[in-house]
Amino acid sequence: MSRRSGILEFAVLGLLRESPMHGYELRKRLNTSLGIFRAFSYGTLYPCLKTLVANGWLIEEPGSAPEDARAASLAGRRAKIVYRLTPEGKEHFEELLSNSGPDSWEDEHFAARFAFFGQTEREVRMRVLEGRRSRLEERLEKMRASLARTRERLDDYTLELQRHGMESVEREVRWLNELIESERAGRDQRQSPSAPPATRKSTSGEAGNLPRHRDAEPSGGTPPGRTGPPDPSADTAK
Amino acid sequence: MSRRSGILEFAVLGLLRESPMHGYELRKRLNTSLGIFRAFSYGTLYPCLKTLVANGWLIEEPGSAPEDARAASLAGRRAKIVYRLTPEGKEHFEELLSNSGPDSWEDEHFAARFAFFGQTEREVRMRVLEGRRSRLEERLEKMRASLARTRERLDDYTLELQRHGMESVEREVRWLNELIESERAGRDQRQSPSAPPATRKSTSGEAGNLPRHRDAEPSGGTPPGRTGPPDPSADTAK
DNA sequence: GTTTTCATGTAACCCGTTACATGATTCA
DNA sequence: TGAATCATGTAACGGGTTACATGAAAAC
Repeated sequence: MSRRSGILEFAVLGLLRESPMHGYELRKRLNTSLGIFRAFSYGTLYPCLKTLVANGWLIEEPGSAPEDARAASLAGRRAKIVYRLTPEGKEHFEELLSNSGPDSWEDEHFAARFAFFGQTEREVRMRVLEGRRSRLEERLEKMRASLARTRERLDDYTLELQRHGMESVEREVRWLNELIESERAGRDQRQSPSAPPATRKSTSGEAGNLPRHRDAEPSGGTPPGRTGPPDPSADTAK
Repeated sequence: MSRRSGILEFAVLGLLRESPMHGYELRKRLNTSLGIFRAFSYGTLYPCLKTLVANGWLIEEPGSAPEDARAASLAGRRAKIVYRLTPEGKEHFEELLSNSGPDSWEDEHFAARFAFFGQTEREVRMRVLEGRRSRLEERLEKMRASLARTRERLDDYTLELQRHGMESVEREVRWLNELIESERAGRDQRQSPSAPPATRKSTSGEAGNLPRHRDAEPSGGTPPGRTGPPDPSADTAK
């Protein structure tokens, strides 16, 4: 496994960059707002936060006094712990943001990266998007090949399953195409017909250059869809 | 985790029902033809086979003599081991096939079930399909709700991610609708316009009653798409 | 003749979850 | 006052992969 926890670290850093938070809230954001990743349990989150603190990327602050600002010397007080990004943490996150290597093409990793595109530089966004697309295209190639080989042995349902699977991937490729086009259009700052100025709130400073979709009905929970098997195969031998 | 290995067992039994095979080949089929599941490694597969043998569902047979039919008493011979389904195994598989409970609505589980629809009774197929659909609709509901809550705080990219995710789920629901319709149409045996007699090979004895798609370009690798987080949350506190 | 692919196995390890423990705050 | 939610933590367990060991058959 390619360090799923790396995704957690990344996302935590990214969320905390926006504002300090305590663990519980962090987890909620991870599962809902960013709905992207299949949820992490506290058993993963809290230790992870500890690590980040140990690395000097976060500091723990006593939470904004639960109950009220208690002056009493309640030593064993189990207060909310608010985590805040340190300058080093910010720097580290920026470094993570800037890399657009093969890892960032992977399903869950990609989703996490995309979620923070608002804070990512345009060129990096492009590379990530294009990388993701090429990754999916490879996948499609494999699917087509494998299908060509086995096609006639398969029954209708199996075939239909494959067909639907492939269609999903193709659909994501088209989605990426749109995004890439928008990014490109947005690059020369003037607003092209396909990329009118942002109508939705833009957290980042960037212009709104996403493709238009029928505006009601945005969505809410899934990554571009775990699609192909990460294939632990590639064979054990050698 | 809801016993991912249960899926393996099911798929192994299902594949072996069609014909005896050895482990290596089994694994290939699991990753390509059925391309569905994110691949299992040998470290998982072989022990699993052992278990199935121990349960009396499979028997190991010396493979069709590697090299040539060797009569010599090579005791330490590392031959291919071909696994064959026992009558009990077949019975067990049929039992698994017949259950259409909530488990079978889940992402990977569903994909596995669908892959063996050719050997599944129509009523069961219907229940599985409908269950899956309701599961996805729940998911959509949650997504919509969570989105409604957080919408304005989100930036364009996050929103776009959510939108795309939701759209994927909606798309799968439509797919299921088509399938369900076809099943229903197929039930009264005469061939409706939407369900002409099978043109593709049908392994099962059933009539070809799948929805028609532009026929070239079936697909090849992915489950209906890991969509929503299984949500280990539901909160730890009871 | 050597590399690839086929083929079977196992033990160590890693990651993440489950289950539990604890306690404060808010709501009915 | 008791239930639900907020909130933090940890130890044990489990499932699955990685890496390794081994060797035959086929391809080059």
